[in-house]
Amino acid sequence: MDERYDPKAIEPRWQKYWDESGLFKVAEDPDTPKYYLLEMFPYPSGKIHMGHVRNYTIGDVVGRYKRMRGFNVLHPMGWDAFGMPAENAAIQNNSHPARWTYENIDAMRAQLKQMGFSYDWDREIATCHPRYYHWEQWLFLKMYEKEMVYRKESFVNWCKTCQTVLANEQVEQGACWRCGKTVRQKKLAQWFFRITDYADDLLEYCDKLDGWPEKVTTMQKNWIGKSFGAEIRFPIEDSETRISVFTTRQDTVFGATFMCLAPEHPLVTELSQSTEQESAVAEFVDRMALLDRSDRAMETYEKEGVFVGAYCINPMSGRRMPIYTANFALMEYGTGAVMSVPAHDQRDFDFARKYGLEVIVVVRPEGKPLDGASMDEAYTGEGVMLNSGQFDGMSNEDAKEAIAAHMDKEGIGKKTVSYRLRDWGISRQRYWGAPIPMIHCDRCGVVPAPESDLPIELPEEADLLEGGKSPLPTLESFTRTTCPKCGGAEARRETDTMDTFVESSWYFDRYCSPDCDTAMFDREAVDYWMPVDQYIGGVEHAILHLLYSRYFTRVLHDLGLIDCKEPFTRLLTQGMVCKETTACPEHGFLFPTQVDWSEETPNCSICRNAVTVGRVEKMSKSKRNVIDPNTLLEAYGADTTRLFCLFAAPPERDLEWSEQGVEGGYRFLNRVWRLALDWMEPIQPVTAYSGSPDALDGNLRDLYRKIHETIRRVTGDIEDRFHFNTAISAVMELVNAMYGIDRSKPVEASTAGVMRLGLETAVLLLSPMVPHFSEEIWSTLGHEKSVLLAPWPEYRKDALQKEEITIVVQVNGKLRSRFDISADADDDTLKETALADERVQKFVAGKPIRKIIVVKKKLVNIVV
RNA sequence: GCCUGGGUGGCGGAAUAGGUAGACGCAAGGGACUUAAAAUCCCUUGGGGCUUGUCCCCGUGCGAGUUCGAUUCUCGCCCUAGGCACCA
Repeated sequence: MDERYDPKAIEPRWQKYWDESGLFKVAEDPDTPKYYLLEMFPYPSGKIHMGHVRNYTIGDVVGRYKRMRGFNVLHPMGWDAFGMPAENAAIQNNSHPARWTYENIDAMRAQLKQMGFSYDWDREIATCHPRYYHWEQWLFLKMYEKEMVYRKESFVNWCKTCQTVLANEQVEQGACWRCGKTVRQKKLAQWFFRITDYADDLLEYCDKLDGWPEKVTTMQKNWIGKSFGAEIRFPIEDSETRISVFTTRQDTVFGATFMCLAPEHPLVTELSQSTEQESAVAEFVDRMALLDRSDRAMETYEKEGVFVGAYCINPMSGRRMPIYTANFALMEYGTGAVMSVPAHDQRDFDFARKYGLEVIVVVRPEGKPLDGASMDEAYTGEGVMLNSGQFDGMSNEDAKEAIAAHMDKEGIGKKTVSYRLRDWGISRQRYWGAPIPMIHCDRCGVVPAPESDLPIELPEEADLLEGGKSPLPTLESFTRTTCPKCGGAEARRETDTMDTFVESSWYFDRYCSPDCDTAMFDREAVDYWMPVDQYIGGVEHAILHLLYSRYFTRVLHDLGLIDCKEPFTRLLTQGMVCKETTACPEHGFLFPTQVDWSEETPNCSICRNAVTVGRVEKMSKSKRNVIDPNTLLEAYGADTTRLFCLFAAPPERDLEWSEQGVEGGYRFLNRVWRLALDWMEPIQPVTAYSGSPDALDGNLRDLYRKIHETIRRVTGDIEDRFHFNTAISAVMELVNAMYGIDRSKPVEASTAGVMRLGLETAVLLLSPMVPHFSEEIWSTLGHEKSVLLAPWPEYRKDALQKEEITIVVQVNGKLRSRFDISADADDDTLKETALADERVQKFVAGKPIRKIIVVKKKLVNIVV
């Protein structure tokens, strides 16, 4: 231990020690309780950012803490390595995505090591490696066998910029989640995973995930979007065909006066054929297909439609209903057809008024009349049925049941449910992904590749094309194969690759046995480690990745490959790392270095205009408010960087960047360092005091209590809540208390013993958060083994006890006085002492005492 | 519109089963050390009032309520962040 705290000198040394001693390498051990700790693995973009630093620091504290508590901790790290940035960068640099990716991985691994994270690096995986995606392809074949995956021609979300299909989950407000450009509909043959088969199960278990933030489970529930209603079939006039609709308001079926079909609905063209509406319909359908998805999705978007030239019959009322195709009917939801009840649905109402369609009221609010001709908005509330034949007079809630039962009996319709969740389209027309192991044969159609061909490797020699178009379809060495079924000469490999979210849906299983080359994973290993006990990552994955992973775990479970059904027992979603933005009216967002802060009003160093200091926002390149963790590492070292992330805010909240905050953390570590140096000489020969508190007195007794109180607080903060900020502040208090012990006098043995205990305790409690720093002091204190191998400290109950405690006195609930009294004084003594207090007397004097409330060891409240 | 969080000093944030609001840190101010600065150490710091006291009044987004007592529980509002959204 040097005179000066120098992170640059000590950090590499301990990192080397951890590496060489293999402290973080783990194996299955049935005799030790396991703890599988996982943070969301990064995309190898090139260098780590503050979000990673925060995420992995939180995880590392938990991992080191659990290890000290005696758990067998699995804490792996790897790379979500397929994806488009690699392709784009490769095109730009005239390089190859694989090279770019592996170089980035090397750079980022080095950075993570510099942070001192406790990973078992032997288990590192990269999803772009054939050894990994081999088993993804294998699983695809298993799923194909069980009909969990299928191919279908359908309208898909197409991003022109990225030249690929997007899943519904990847479309945000009508735009591509990655590039932000408008997404259009395109008809393509795609591979789908039947996630909707699991909709109910995924939904049901949302309420059983006690260790998940409610926020996330509600988001998933909303995404699955289960609605209860009925399916009703409307016969088409002069036809055998019937139109099926889904509705949640079957009670209003008598009020249905027209029908709306989505423009993509197959019946639209069929029904309009050779009617005088044909051309008008065709024109409308074409126009809709070209529209931006975002525009069409706007609620405020003008409702419009075209009569298709045919009618259907309301099976309940017998009414003849014109059939329209309308822009507000969505092919993706329900059956793509809407029975329109203008009196009780606002959209239908708007549409009916626009095209002069009839409005019939069938539910009336209690005690009020309602007239279809004169009403100016739809009535969507509850009420009494009318104009509904035998159901008149019922409450509409009762009618929902009654009408559904009636329709069921008559074969008109039945109760059913509908989901918002769609099947997961996984085909991507990109190069840098796992090839889908299927073969197209002219004779046999689509045929699965034989298992013995796996892995179907991505050809490395491919030249990437400008614009991002996949080179695979033109690469004959890849596409040409023979049909495994008929053996014919001509067959082509599928050239689509899988969505990268497929890789991240099972990587946590692979970590259990990353080197297994005979199966996806070793059964024993996966059964020992899974499920993940604690998962940590950003909320931005609340739906996408977390829902897919839950789905995949169910698939693996149902294929008999794994025991558990839910992958993540506890989930922590950490907040974002934010910083204020600065913008110049002329030059837009500025880097902090482009701002001259020395003047009274900060100004732009380019044009001297005053800059506006904007809102605190998530660090992002476009806002130019990012702090590179490297600069922190350079200036302060890993421990200060970690400490800042932990101290500035509790993990689930957003963290605001503060230069002074970092400085403060560094100052604290220096303070502890100096304390240790100052006392090292007297405490080195003694052992930590472990006797009874009764043998101590005065300051020493107080410090002894403080030490044990700190153990209690820190342990509770970490164990129950992951509130590292309060854990750190508790240790700060302890350190402050130790500074209160006089060092100038010759040090007595008892003082040295308690000081040693205090110092060792502070170091142990801090060790998960600032590991290098702690190891350094710990070893100087004479310990030969790593601080990680020391058991987590336990507090003594008898040390916490106080002989004298402070009792607060309130009069009518207001604080008026306080006094110190023996801790075991009884209620009557407390009352008497409180009443005798002269400050209390001022407020009580002369007034009748109504009641006295005594709270043990805390307060006395006198009510007058 | 619907669903989730969150509103506490100049700032980040404490208050774990309704019981001393503002722990800890930052910033600010004062002092000590120093020729000086940095670093360090000590003190003050929610607002207001005066009779400077272990004083009084106000204070946790706003308005009610429950309670001896509410940052904490209930109801109604306002603001804010995030998610979903023409979902039939």
